[in-house]
Amino acid sequence: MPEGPSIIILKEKLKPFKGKKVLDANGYAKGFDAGMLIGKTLKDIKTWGKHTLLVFPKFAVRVHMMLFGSYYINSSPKKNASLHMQFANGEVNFSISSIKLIEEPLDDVYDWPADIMSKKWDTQKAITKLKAKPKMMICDALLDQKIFSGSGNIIKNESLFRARLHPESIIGQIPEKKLEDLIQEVLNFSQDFLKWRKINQLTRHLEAHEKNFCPRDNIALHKTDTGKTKRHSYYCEKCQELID
DNA sequence: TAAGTTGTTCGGGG
DNA sequence: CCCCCGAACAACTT
Repeated sequence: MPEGPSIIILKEKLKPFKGKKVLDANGYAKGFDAGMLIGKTLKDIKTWGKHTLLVFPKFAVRVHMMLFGSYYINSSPKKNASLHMQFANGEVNFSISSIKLIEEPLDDVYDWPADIMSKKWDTQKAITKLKAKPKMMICDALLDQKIFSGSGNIIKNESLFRARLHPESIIGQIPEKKLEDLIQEVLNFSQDFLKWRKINQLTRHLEAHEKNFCPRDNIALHKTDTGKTKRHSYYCEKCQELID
């Protein structure tokens, strides 16, 4: 479930619980005592990339669904819930999620302009962060949450395909204009991801991720683990330029 | 049935 | 002290 656009959808689905009191709470997530939520009122729901932030009066709870996690609203996971919250008007469950208490002000903890789903996104800041890592492969940068918060493997592969850039390109060698183009593709694709995910049509619209053939050249796509992150990259050697 | 998956953190070794 | 790497974690689908 967990790339940025999916978290925006989750935020919408949590709206009915805004302003509601937690009647019961439990869960097996380690390092977090769900019982502390009982009797507290959920004031707001914020997001930062893949983080879902349940805002209570004096603290916030950070939910991160990692790689396999998911959520169940007014239904239950087949197995255990990392966090279960019961409200008068329904229940919220997270499975395989990291749950963490945040007691500091959120503005001190989060770099909002780094969130690819946020109106506060700042392209210039992203460019500056990229330039600070000239030897990094661009595929790794696209998974770096400090630079592209909310981006995951799907957004990485699709944005690189759209920008016609090879995943193993070295940041310091890529012209700034090309970096700007890539960032624009990240933003565009993330909005498309959100739109398609809402109507359950994401997979059919993907052009590179988990595909066998390049839709532009109709030749086989490479499927290789790339970069330090060693995640699957799908790319076309013909139309995605390697800049190194 | 076994493998694959939209991810991150931790600790050890060099 | 920094970087690199593997392990660990968990549920569900095909």
